[in-house]
Amino acid sequence: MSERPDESDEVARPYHHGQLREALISVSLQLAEEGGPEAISIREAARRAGVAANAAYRHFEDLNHLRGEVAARARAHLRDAMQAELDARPRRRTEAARAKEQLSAVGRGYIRFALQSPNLFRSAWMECSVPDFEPSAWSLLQEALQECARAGLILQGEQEAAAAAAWSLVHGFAELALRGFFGPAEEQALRALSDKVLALFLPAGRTPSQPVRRRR
Amino acid sequence: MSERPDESDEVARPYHHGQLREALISVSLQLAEEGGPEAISIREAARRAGVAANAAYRHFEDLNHLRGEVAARARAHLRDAMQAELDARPRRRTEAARAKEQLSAVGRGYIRFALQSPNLFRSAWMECSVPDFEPSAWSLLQEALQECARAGLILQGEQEAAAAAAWSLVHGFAELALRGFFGPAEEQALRALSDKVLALFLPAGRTPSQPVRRRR
DNA sequence: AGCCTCATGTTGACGCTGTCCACATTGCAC
DNA sequence: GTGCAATGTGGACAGCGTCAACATGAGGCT
Repeated sequence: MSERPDESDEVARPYHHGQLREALISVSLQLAEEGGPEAISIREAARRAGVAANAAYRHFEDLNHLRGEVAARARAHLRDAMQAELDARPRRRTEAARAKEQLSAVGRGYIRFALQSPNLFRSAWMECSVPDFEPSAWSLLQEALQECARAGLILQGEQEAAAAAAWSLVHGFAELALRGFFGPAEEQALRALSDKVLALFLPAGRTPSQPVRRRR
Repeated sequence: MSERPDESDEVARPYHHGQLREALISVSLQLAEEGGPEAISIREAARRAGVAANAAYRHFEDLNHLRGEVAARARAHLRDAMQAELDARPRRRTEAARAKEQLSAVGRGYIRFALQSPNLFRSAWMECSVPDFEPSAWSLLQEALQECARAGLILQGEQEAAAAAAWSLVHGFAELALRGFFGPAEEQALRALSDKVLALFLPAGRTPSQPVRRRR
């Protein structure tokens, strides 16, 4: 939560603070956590950092650039959550099952983070009009998809579309769930629903012995 | 575009305007169209409606409530776009093919609208903290899904999950595409990609003679 | 050492915003 | 016609992002 001490101490601030940029970002991240992305404010951040508002402009061109930094931090947290889910996933025997597990763990992590830290999640993808957007978190999903392709769960020609679909599905679910479109946010029910949704996505990769759904 | 004349005329405004609420909403919708959701402003809307800023407060409790109205309008436009795509869809012979076409038309309409009117699309789902959110546009998707279920394309137990997945996929794709995650916004390429993504979603409903993708 | 320069932080101001208050005007019901 | 409730106006306040001018201190140069 707090990496920097010397935030509430009244030991007579040093002349030049020394870590202002870092402090502003971390305080702004806190603001976002508490009140959502639009709670980020240069003046409030400076206030909490114990500094005049305009000092921020020595470190950020713009409010949008500060928001960009915050978004990057939030995305890093998202990535950590996904990685944690990856680390905790059950080990499978076959390559296909392993790949499928990897993909679904990534999706679970993504959605879980969105449900547990909605403000951070929203901040991760907030509009900040500074095209700083190396997707970072997406790379985990990308890797999982490559694993699936390697295991033959995804056809060659479908690879690009499958990637887009996976991103879309996971991101869309998170967004809609946060907005309450899948019923009032009962964490448990949403988790269950998300699992079913993720399971739907890779029917061809179902664990052996269970037939692929089919009609007609 | 413009339903109300008497906006630029200088014929000496009537004493009480008479249609202020409507005028404010439509002007705000225009603001959103031009500059995105966050361009909506009570003062600017009032200005364009030729009225003092505070007059707006006789018709909207709050900026957020105005934004809510705008969002509802935007969603109506979205629904129209989806309906248009539905009306223009090719007619199929079999019930299954028809249902699948219906579902994919709905998805196409949704994504097409997002790509063609990004600002309106964003406005349709913008945060406005007034839980006015009858999803309206979603009902078309819901109907299409029921049709699919009736045609046996969706198993009984999977219905809820399939609905969530369809919503998520379509919405997520629109969001990510607008953010430029699928490459710089070349309308054409994005359309093609979205078609592939949608096709991926209902593999069991593929047009006859084309085998369901499968491995292992 | 001493100076000078540049980075950093401060003060004050401007225009914009949402919103509240008190007041003016008007349409409508009686 | 009178009065009331609805509607529009004007002025004010606090908060915001941002700019320009100024102050302060750290570090390199001689």
